[in-house]
Amino acid sequence: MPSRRHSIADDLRNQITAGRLKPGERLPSETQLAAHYEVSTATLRSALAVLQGQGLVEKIHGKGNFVRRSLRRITYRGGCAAQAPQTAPDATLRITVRTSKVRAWSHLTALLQVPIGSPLTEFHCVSYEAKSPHSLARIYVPRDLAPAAVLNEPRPYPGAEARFAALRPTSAEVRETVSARLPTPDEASTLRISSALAVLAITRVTADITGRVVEAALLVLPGDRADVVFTTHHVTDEGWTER
Amino acid sequence: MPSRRHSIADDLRNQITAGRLKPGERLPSETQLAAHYEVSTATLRSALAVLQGQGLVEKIHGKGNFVRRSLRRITYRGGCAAQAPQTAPDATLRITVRTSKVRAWSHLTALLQVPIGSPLTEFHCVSYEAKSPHSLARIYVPRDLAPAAVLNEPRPYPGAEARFAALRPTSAEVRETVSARLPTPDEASTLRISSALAVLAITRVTADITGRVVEAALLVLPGDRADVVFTTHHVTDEGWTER
DNA sequence: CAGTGGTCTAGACCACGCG
DNA sequence: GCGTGGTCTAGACCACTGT
Repeated sequence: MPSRRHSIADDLRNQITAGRLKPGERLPSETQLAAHYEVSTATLRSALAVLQGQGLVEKIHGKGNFVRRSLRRITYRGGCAAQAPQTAPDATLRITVRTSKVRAWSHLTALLQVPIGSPLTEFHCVSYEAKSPHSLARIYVPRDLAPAAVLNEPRPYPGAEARFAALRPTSAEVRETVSARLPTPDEASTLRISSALAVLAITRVTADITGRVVEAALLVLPGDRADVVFTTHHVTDEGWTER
Repeated sequence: MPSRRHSIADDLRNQITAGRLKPGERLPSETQLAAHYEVSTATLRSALAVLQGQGLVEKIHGKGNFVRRSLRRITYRGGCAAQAPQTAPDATLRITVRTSKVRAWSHLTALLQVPIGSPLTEFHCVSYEAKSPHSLARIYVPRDLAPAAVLNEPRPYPGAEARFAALRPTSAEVRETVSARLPTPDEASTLRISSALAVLAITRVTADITGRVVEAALLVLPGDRADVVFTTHHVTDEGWTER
């Protein structure tokens, strides 16, 4: 026996996919929907939570629940292998970059392999696709590695794929760690997602040929509509190191 | 002003990290905790949901809430680049494999680039770390590519890193797509996670040198304790193709 | 069976967005 | 100010786990 919230979620989902509720449209208020389905508001809200988790509905406090406009998924291409910029043109993408000087603290010291208190440059990037928040990136570079020319450059970040590697031909190794976690309250409000909706968090550490870490990037993508893609090409006559 | 559920979650988290609540230990019942914090059971449950999302607490219906035993994170290494097997020895890992013959349907036909109804071999793998579910994999191979010798092999899968590539030196390209989503009810019960906790879903498609897809793997890792790591090495004197 | 978590109710009051 | 969602209450009843 399906639970009440799931039957309601299924019904609303059908209405969305069938087009009876159109992208961008506002759903009836939670009170109205609760009355319509003859459930309490708490139950109805839990049904909407299911749809939020699937990226079909966006809640905006004080305004209502909306059918998500862009069903297009965000694709982050990892690996930095010889890679053309994003195949789909993201001309509509707008980026804000805030640059600040910070000091290395806690886990940043481990990522960048620098002492506590080392001077860093922080790039705080938020991208928008038609006013809708799209992704968030915090990029840290040891300050002695960030010339002014690069400082004022719009930073590369997922989605606007002017790869950082192209600017820094010395980079030799990129390690990207992907995990899912709940957003911080900060991230939730920046990306306009529920704080109960997981984000895809990518930690990207770039080292140069000497092994020195030249960049650490903390990327956050909304988990309901983001994919991370890695393509690996194998040289077939290459031997495999076992153990 | 922090919400009640977050203060409670913070308090319990402190008790766990401080060791006053030990790994594997059962927390007081939700009724008792609600009485202790002087909140309703609903509020207390939402506080526990925060801790579940952070992988600190595991709920078991009919038994209670438990401090998660293994704080060790699951690491899936992607890329299949010349890679040593998992650095940390996973000797305690137990795998169950169920093999069955299926027919390609819906999105599997797209992944494997085969017609609808093509004969496939499905490997349904679940790994356990000391009775605790660890990861889940469903691997599909076109049946004409799965010789009997490979069929009876314990399958490679995230965590038990006998890489598939080692068995199939003809594979030339691996594309791995990582996303976060809510688990199906099926996956939630198999991995013993809340159906509200996101999973890391990895779709891995392996092609041989001719471009033929030889394997599609759908991997599911519990989002509260899994990381996906990709390491990319660049040949420094290699040119970057721009566009 | 008793005890646990899972679902749900019918409210109350607070915080946000907009006119 | 009004309507929206956000948080919370004090219960009820159901489903699962063990004895």
